[in-house]
Amino acid sequence: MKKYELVADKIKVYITKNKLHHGDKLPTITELMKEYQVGKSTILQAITLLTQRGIVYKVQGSGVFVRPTGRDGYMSLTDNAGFAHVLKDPTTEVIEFAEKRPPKPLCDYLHSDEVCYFIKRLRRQEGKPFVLEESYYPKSIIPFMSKEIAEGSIFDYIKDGLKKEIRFSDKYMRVRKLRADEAKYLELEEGDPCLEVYDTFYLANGTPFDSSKLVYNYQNSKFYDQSSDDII
Amino acid sequence: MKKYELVADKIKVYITKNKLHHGDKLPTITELMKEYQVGKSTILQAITLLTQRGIVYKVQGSGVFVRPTGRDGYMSLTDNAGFAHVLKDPTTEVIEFAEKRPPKPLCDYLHSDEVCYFIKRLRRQEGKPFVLEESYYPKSIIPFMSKEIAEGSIFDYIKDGLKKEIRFSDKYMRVRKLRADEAKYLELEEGDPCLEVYDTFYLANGTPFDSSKLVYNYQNSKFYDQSSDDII
DNA sequence: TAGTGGTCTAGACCACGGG
DNA sequence: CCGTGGTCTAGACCACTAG
Repeated sequence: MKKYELVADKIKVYITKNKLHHGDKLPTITELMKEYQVGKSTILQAITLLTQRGIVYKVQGSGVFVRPTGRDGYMSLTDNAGFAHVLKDPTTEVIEFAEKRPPKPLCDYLHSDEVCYFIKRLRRQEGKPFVLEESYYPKSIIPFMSKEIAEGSIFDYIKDGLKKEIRFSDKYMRVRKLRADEAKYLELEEGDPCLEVYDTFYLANGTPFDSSKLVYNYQNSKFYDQSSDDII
Repeated sequence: MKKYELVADKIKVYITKNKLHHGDKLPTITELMKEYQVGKSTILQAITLLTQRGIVYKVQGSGVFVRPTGRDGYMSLTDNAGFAHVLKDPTTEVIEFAEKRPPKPLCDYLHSDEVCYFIKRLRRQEGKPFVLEESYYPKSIIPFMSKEIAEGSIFDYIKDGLKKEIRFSDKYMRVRKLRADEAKYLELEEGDPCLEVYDTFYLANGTPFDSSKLVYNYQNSKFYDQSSDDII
C-alpha cells in the first residue's frame, strides 16, 4: 500500500475519531508532516485523495476542512467501485446468461464486435428491485465467467479474482418511460419513469471490458454526487 | 494563470491539432518536460487536470493516452462550471424573483435560515424547455442580484462579477413523476418522467452560496459523466 | 504580518510494461 | 533489460487568509 493511501486512511480515522463535522479544521500540513513523518507532497497526495472522495476541502491560506457528509440510501453515480458495498441486504437474480455478440451501439462503446459474455441481471435491495442490468464482457479480456459469479459481485471477481484494475468509465444517461417488459421485472407499470444509463468501464491499460445498459427503478433508487474542482 | 494550467491547455491543443483519438499516445513525460521547459511535477499536475477532465488516462510503465471523446448534446452532471457554455442557443425565462427564507430542507443544505434571493427560472435550449430551476442565494454571501442577471448566467456573474470562486457541490438526485404545475412549464404531461436534483454549491472557502432544486425535462436533456480513479 | 496552503524544481529511487 | 510513469523528499518561493 502506498504511503499517501496509508496517510489518507489515518486522516480519515482521525476525522471519525474526533467526530469532526462540516467546517471543522484539520491539523496544518506542517503538523501532519511531523505527525506522520512524511514529506509535504505525500501529505498533499493524501489530502488530494480525500478531496476527490468528497471528504475534505482545502482553503488556501487557511486550512483543510471537513465537508458535509453524504446521506444514507443514496448510491454514487460516479464511483467506479460499483455500489455493492453500500447496499442493504443486496441480492441478484440472473435472468439470462449467454455468449453473444453485442448489438451495434454497444460494439461502438467496446471498440470491437467480438463474442462477449452477456448477462442480464435484476438486482434487489431488501427484496425490492432497483436496477435491471444488461452487460457485455468481451471474452478476450474476461476469459472466464459463470452464472454463479454473476450472482455475486462481478466487479469484485474482476478485481480480486482476475487481478485487473478498473480505472475509468464513460456514462451516458437519460430519463424515459419504462417499456412493459422492463416494468415487469422492476415491479412497476409500463410508462412509469426510469433512469437509463449506458455505462462503459475501462481497465487501467485503457481497454474497455464492460459495456452495460442499466435501467433503474425510480422508487427504489436515489443518487448522489459530491464533486470538487480541486487539484493536488 | 498557473504554469500547469498553461501546459494542460497546450497539451489539449496538441491533441486536437494532431487529431489524436482513443488509445493514441502522448509524448513521454520527459519529452513534455523538455518541450515545455518545466519540471516533472508541473507536467504531472497538467496531466492530472486532463485526467480529471476525462481527456487522457495514464498507464504506468507505458504512457499517457487519449480517452474516447464525449458526445454532443449531453450535459455534464458533475461539472461545477454549470453547462451554460455547452448549450445551443440557450435562453432563460425568469418566472419569479423574490426575497424570502428558504423552506426547511434547503435551510439544512445552506446551514442557515437567513433571507435569500429566490429565483425560479425556466431554461430553454433552441426554444425547448429542458430544466425548471428554483434557487436560493443567501443575501449575506451574494449581496446583489437582479432579474436581469438571472436572465443570463448567474454563475458567470458570481465568478466574473463578484470574483468568487466556486469550488465544490453536493447533489442528490432521483427520478420521479412530474406534477401538473411543473409539467405546464416544461411542456409535458402530468405524470411524465423527470429527473429531480437537489444541488448545493460551495465557494472556495467552504461557504454554501446556492441551494437549488432542478427538474429536468426528460425529452430535452441527457447527461454524461466521465470519471477516473486517477490520482496525481 | 505571521501562518497556511499552493506552485515549482531537481533529483533519487520504485514499479510496471513490453520487447 | 530499458523506458515509462509513480512515489517521495527537501527546499525555495508565491499567494492567500485572518487577526
